[in-house]
Amino acid sequence: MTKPRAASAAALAQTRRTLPIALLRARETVMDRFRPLLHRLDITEQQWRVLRVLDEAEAMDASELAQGAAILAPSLSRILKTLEARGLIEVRKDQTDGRRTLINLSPSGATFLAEAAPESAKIYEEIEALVGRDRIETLLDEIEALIVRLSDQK
Amino acid sequence: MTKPRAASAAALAQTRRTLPIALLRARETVMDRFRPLLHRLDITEQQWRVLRVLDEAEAMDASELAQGAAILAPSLSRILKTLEARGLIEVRKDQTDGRRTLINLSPSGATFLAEAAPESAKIYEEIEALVGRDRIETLLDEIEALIVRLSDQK
DNA sequence: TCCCTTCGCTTAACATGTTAATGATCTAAT
DNA sequence: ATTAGATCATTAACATGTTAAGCGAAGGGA
Repeated sequence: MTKPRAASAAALAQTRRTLPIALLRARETVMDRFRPLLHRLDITEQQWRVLRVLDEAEAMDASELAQGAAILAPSLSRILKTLEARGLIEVRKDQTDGRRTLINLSPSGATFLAEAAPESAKIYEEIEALVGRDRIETLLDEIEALIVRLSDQK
Repeated sequence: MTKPRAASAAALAQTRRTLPIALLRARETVMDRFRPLLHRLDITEQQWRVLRVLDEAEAMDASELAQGAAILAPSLSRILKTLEARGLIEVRKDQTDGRRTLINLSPSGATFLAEAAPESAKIYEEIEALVGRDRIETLLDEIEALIVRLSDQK
């Protein structure tokens, strides 16, 4: 990353103070800390989210999983194929409702997560140390309030 | 096949109380308000960011533009081709430094932005009305502080 | 000048984001 | 039981995200 030049300093000041770009930059900054780990694990950020959400539940259908991992259905369809081919998850049809797909973590997937969890936790602790836990909590509260107020009751 | 533990409810809540996902959800919630406009303009969110950054400067090279619009260089290369083919921007070589590409908004692009600006501003005002300007300012301040503390200045 | 390095940008390859359309299944009303 | 409508998931098509590699141009010594 090069330093912003004098010519663009004013321009950056304007666009940076908008919610979409600010939120995007913040996310990128945080994810930069996790990227080395994810790269070593040979897994994408989205695949990682899917596994973590699955670890918190018995079994979920694709809609719940998409909601929980903040991934759109078409993307999830592709991700599930990848993770199933890798043996990290198990996919089956719901016997009660033929439309639904039920997904759960495989034993191999659980092991994968268990082995990576300490490193992941350590990274998050580093972030907390740098930013401050109270500041993070405040930020999360503000974000939650934002989402609540903007969620469509249109 | 996970054991039903009493902490499962707390664990479920924990995933949502995480910076990467919270920031992602917040961004999606905000962008949902802009998406109808962008769709009517037949332009993507990233192309829109590029045009807006260009509107704030005389002319920029690709690196500055990528930094300003929070878009990676490879994506920007593709976007510039699209916008140039559409006549919204002008691209030329830097005579001083043959490596650099200089980009500026075309008259057509300026008109395009000028016509869309009122609607865009209106949407942002609606967001401010729903969330509260002071709350947005607080959020932007918190985000800026987060980015500053996490940016590794090595 | 030559050589080596760095820089700026582009290409390549694959994964995901996004919208629309499709297919299959369930639900409810007739 | 039949059918229209809704629901769940997938596929398609194109744009972008992400990392790595490639290419021409500029800069800095020896």
